Order: sequence, then C-alpha cells, then structure tokens
Amino acid sequence: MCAALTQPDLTELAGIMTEVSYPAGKIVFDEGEPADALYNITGGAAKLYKLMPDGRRQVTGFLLQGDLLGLAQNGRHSCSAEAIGQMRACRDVHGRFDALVERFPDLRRRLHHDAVDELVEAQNHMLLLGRKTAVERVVSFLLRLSHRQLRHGFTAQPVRLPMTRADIADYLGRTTETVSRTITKLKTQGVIRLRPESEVELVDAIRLSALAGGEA
Amino acid sequence: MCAALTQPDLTELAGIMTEVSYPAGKIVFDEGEPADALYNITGGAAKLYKLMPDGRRQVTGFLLQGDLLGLAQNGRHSCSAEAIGQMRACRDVHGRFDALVERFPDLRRRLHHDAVDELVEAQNHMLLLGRKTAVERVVSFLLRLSHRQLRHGFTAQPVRLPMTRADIADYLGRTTETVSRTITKLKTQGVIRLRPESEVELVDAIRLSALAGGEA
DNA sequence: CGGATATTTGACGAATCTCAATAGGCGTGG
DNA sequence: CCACGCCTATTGAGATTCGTCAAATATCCG
Repeated sequence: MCAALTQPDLTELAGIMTEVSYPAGKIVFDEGEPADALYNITGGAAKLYKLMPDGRRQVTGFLLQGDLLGLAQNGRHSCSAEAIGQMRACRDVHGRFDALVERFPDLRRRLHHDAVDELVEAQNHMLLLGRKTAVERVVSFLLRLSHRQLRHGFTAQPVRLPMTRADIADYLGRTTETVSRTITKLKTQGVIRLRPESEVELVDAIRLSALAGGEA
Repeated sequence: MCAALTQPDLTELAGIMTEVSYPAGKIVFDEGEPADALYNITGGAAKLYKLMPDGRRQVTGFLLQGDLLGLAQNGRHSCSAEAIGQMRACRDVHGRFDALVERFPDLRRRLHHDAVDELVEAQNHMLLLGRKTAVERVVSFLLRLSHRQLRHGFTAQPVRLPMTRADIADYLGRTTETVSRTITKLKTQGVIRLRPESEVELVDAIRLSALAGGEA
C-alpha cells in the first residue's frame, strides 16, 4: 500500500498500522458490519464471499499477499472475509484511516486504482460465471492464478491452491463435485498434473489457453 | 457528475464537455480500445458487455441517466458499450479529462465513489450469476430495476425494460428462452403483470422478495 | 398493411446437481 | 515410526434444470 506514499507520509502511516494475525478459518469481518479498518495482507490469504439465507455462497475473490482488504461502501462491508491458512496483515486502528485519506490525496489515488482493478476483475469473473462451461471455468481459474503469481513476483509454475475445493467451487459457481470431476478430466487429458501440497503443474499452456475459452 | 464540483470548476468543465447523441444499437466503444473519453449519460440507456471469441456474451451492466460511462483501466476499456434506445450523453473532448482530475481532487473522489458503487453491484451480480436459479435471477433483476427507478427519482412501479430479452438473458447468464419462460411463469402465478411498451407491474412485492432468494 | 424483428412456446437432450459411498491426506498420540 | 480418526477430495448413479433447435405468435415501424 505504501508504494503510493512519500517518506513523511510513511512515517505517519507506520504509527497508525498494527500487525495482526488470523488463524485459518477465522472470520475477519462479516457482510453488513461497519467497516472501521483497512487491511493490507502481508502473508497467507483470504477469501471474500456473500451468503444467501439458505446457505448458498458465492466467493467473490481471493486475496493474496499485497492485496488490500476492507474496501467498503457507506462504511459497511459488502462481503464477508475469512482467513485461508495463517493470515497476517497490517491493520489501521479504528477510524483513523478516513482522516489519513483526507490528508494524503495520493492515498485516494491508490485506493481508486485498486477499486478499478477489482472492478475489471469482477467483470471478467461475471463473464466466467454467466457464460463459461465447467472446464472453461476451472482452466480460466488456474491460468489467472498463474498470472497472478507472476505479477506478485513468483514463478508461473506450479500454481498454488491454498483454498479448498469447496472454496473454488463457490468461486466458480459450480459444486465441489463438478470441480473435482473437471480437474480429474484435465489430469487425464494430460494438460495439468497434481503435485503434493495442493500444487498444480500446467503441462500444456497452449492447450489450456484454448480450453479456457480464449482469454487470459 | 457535476455534483461533486464547486462553481469555478463547473465553469471550466462546461468548456470541456460536449453533448453527443447515439442511435439505438450504436456501439459507443469496444473492449480494448483506448479510453480517451468519459461520458455522463443524460438520456436513454446503454449496456456494457464482454464477448467471447465464439460469440457468447455477458452483459455486465445497464447504464441509465446520470450514470458515468467510460471508466477504464490503464487507459483501455474493459468492456464494450452499446446504446439502447436513443442515447444522449455529455462527453469530454479527447484527453482533457485526465488533466482535469489532477487539478480537482474532488473529481477523483467522485470517480472513486462511483467505482466502489459499481464494485458492490458487481459483487451482488456475481452472487446472482454463480448461485441463483432462473426464477431468482429474473425476480432479482426486476426488483433491482424498481429500486433503481426509485433512487433516480421515478416511481417504483411499473418497471421499464428498455432492453431486449436477449440483453436481459445475457445479463442474467441464461438464454432468452429461459428468461421468457420464467417471465411467463411469474405472470401465470400472478406476481407480475406485463403491460404495453415493455413495462412490468410488480403485483405482489412481498412474494417477489421471497422469490428473489431473500434480498433486494 | 406488411415485412422484419422480438418474443413465446414446445419437445428433446445435455450439462450439472444431488445424494451416497469410497478413497486419500494430514495431524496426533501411542 | 506407525495407527487411528477426521476432514477433504474423488467417484458413481440417478434426478433436474436449463439449453438447443424449431416453430408459432406477437410486436414494431415504415
């Protein structure tokens, strides 16, 4: 987050942020709660999701190291957030952040830029959820994670999957069974390979690109 | 858009914006094009959508009077935009807008606020696309349009549908046939009524709320 | 009034979901 | 170090929703 700020700003920011840690499965906040803090993930991962009254769930995104958590509208969280694996983050203390944004316009620029990025991602995901087949969904997901690893300075291979099949299924809008069957099919076709510790090897990137329905 | 600005800003803005008009079906811009302008819709409507190479389409949103059109990432449009009905808009002339944003921080605030609103809408729509049944999708859609009419200062009833069934279907992630059948079913159950000029009457708001899967 | 377009309806098939059972991983304690 | 138990993942069989293809209406506009 601090990349958008200059030195004196950073000093002030340091006094406002606190290092926090959440165990796997810990709920960071729930949809509808007042949004009184902003988090900058420094380790582990988290998922954002929405629930229906009967329990159906849609995961709207996964957040990895470096992502901002806590973007809100009208001071209320629009999604719930839960830690995946051990999650660490920088958190600002109650209520201070708004004031800081007022003082440092560059911070607003950063927040705006991030919001637009998230929006573009959301649009791509709407295309996936509304129009793609099960195979296209799973392959698109793997390719996106691979690209994301690259952007964050890691290798494109192997793709790490810190989340469960149920999380993936609720992200892709299919059931865990369908996701599992689809992964098996891709494995059988030889375009991916499963490795220990929930890692996936992308064997045939070209064929995968085609299987994704022509995109990322 | 001008609500966020003070008087001297407005004067400068007036010199930069031009009134433009598009006939129904006219493509305002395509995904991937350089984003060199920002539009403020003053009449008619538009749809945003993404296409897959084989022609499958996902409508990511409908824009009505007062909405901003042209939010972009890295200077490229992330969706295509097409006019629905006769569309009018205020458009800034090439390249000037960025400079204006730099000069007037309040404008960035407005853009950021709008982006966050769109993001929240996108999250709700992901839940719809990923987890709702055909009936829930259609009813949610009608209720959202009704609320939107209220927010924009119109009556909640009857709901106006300026877009085609194909547009609705591509927005809801189902086929036109499924949308049509679903509407017929709702009509038969007596919870909605179709009127001339693509207007829909919401007869039983309480039952509709339940049919939407418990939400807006 | 008439052609074109949009919408509705019907019959059938396919993709996916549901329910149920089996297999695999991983951590803990003996 | 290995066995047990729990949780996750995989696999199977049948049910269901929705999509596809095709045809019949309805609606819009000139």
